[in-house]
Amino acid sequence: MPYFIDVILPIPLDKEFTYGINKNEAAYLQPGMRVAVQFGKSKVYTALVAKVHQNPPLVYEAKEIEHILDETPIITSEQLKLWSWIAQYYMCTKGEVMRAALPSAFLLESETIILKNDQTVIDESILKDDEFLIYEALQHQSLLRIQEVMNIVSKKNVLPVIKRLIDKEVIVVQEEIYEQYKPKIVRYIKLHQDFYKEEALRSLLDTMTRAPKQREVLMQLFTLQATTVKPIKVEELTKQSNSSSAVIRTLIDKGILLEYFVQTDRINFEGEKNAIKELNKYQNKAFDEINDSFSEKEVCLLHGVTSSGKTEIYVQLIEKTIQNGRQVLYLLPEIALTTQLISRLQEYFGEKLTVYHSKYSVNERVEAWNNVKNRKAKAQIVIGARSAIFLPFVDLGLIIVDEEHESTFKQYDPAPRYHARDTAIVLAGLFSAKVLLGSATPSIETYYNAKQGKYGLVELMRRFGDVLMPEINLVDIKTKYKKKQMTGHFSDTLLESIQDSLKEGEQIILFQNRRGYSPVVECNTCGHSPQCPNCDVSLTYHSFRNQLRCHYCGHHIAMLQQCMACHSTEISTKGFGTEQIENELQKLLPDHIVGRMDQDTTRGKHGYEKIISRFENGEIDVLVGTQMLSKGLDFRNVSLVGIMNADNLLNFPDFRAHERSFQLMQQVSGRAGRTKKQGKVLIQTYNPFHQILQQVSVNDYGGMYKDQIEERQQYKYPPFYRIIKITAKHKDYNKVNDAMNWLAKSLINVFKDNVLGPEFPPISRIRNQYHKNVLIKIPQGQSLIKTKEVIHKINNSFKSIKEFSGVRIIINVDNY
DNA sequence: AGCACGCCGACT
DNA sequence: GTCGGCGTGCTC
Repeated sequence: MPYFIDVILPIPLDKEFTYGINKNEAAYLQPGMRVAVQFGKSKVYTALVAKVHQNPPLVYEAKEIEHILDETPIITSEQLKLWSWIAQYYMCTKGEVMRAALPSAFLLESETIILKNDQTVIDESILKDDEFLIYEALQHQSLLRIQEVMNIVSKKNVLPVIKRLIDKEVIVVQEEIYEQYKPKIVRYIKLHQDFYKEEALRSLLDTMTRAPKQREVLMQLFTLQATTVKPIKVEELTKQSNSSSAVIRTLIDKGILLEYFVQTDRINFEGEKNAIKELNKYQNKAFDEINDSFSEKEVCLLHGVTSSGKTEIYVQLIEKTIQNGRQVLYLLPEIALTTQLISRLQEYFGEKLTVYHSKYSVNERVEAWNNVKNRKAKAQIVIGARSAIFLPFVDLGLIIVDEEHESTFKQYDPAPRYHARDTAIVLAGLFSAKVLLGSATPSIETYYNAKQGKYGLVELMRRFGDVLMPEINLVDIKTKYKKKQMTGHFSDTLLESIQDSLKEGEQIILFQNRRGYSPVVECNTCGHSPQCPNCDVSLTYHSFRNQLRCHYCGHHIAMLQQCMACHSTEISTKGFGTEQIENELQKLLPDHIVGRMDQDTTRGKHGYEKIISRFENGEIDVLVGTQMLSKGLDFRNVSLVGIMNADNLLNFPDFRAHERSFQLMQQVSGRAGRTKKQGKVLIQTYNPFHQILQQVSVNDYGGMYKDQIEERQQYKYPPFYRIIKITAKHKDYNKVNDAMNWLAKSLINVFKDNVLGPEFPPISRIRNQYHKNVLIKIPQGQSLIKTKEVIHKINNSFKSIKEFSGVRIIINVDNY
């Protein structure tokens, strides 16, 4: 009886595919191993075995697999379960989950290579120009890649040319598969054992009087050996002796030195370790309460105000877990923004900590993956952004989700559109592990779950070292403008406070949630303002490059000298961003350094760290920035935080806008006064009586929660209703409109009033694609699985309608 | 997703 | 008349 496997392919197809295998392979293969399979006419993919069985497919002939890629499964059964849950819950395919979960080095893909056909003699006269170019190139090199062919004939569609050449038997093509992971090999050096004896060595050195360079290298090698017991890297020796690798090469060739190779890990911690800090009495109480809560509940929320020392509590919990020999996952919203926290944790846990995130090289990620899977000591604690939930944990004991409220935990694009916090809770369930959610401003959903008793709730309302919470004041800029007390975008109150702080030698943070110089440029004569040609937005003026840029598609043009419509030269700007604030303030404070931190200034690998360390070292007095400022930064010397304009946060058209504004302002405020002196926060607004601002100013999380939860209940939003957003996308406005109207109609048929829309979003076109949305609300008690089944069914009938073909449908479960 | 097949406009 | 645009359909 023949054997088969069902495999997952890393493509968005909602099916598993069946391939044939032989008896030996069947005995060898297990779920979680990779195999290479041919899929379609020519492409070879990495597929993951989901099931080994003996049920032949009924309606088609299964292809045989190409070959087996692993000796043992690289995916654990828990991971496969998690993948299934994600695919089911977030309504995507397992292939999409696979693509997101596996380090790209595991996903080898085939590449077409072009070879000369040695079997035939070619009559060059039958070749056309472009064909001849390729033919000629193959006379010089043995093989060509598609990319190279594109360069040779200088066009992108090269497949027809290649096809013609195959027909003329000039070339043949092959699919080349390659493993991307390369172990890191380090080259070491030592003296050849022949010269271990003193006299042999001496006579050797005597013969070398005519080769002073080589002699010098040897002497340096001895010095190095004397100072360290560790083996000596070639790299080290070259550097120490200031010689070239050629000299060392000669010594090796002469048999005086011996080289050898060792495979090493890329991830290594080298640094000092510190003892774990003792907790104060409030932290200790919280720590005990968390442990109590863990004895009955899987999840616990630690609600601790900014600077209350949550990290130390995490550290204690981590220590406890690893002492029991279990693994810990520490999730952070964005790894790049939290270098400070990572180095603190490294000081405590040193080599037991692995950092995992998307900016690591593919090789580093494979190593981290293998270390976690093999339960290596160095991967007992993994700290990472959302994708770290996909690591192959073996015995997970604890997951910490820090800054639990952060919306970056939700992946927006591409699928799987998962929420790492919620997925982490499912992951923990697979291991009976505990989850600690930590935040100074918990999300409404989480706080609700805690209040309902679904999660444990531990509160820590005192700042570490009894530092006072900052004093928060609202500045009414409407009256300030009337009374002419504004200088540019600064109220007199804010400016005076800035001056005071600077006099004291303290630092200041200014928050403006918009980058660039000004978001709109307008002609004074005709009112025309330049728009992005690809998106439905005005172009933002960036004075630094003197450009107009689109923040959605990156389109940019030089700043206009005159209006495009009426050629008037009187052009003004409307609204303001970080760049303008920076410029204005620098002019007002010529003796101080004003810095800026936003996407534009933190480009490059270390751009972010550079600005942070410049600020930390006091090279910058005032730091102007966007959202980025709110994320876990810990500056000792900041006494004043200014929020330039609170209103554009609050007026965002989203049911979470108020919650988010509260969180953001609270988090930014938390940057002030982290030492003994009480910090000060000034919030400029046109509407100082806004409920949220009032609540921010008195630090009233409870009040905010109470208001928001009432609104959510009244308007049927989470946590009372679950939501699924469906978006249709296409370059043709009418097509999207018709398609989405059809889809919405079918949905309304089933879900009635619980369908919101269809509606064009405020920015209805991005990158030349029109969008139209509907929102489905799912009341408590309505089966999620059945609801999703219905949506799938409607989506399938939608797909079979010819006139809507090409319209992309995006389903976003628990849309954020 | 890729990739092949097939049908229509704009160029030698 | 051909080249190449992308709409359509299928992949074990």
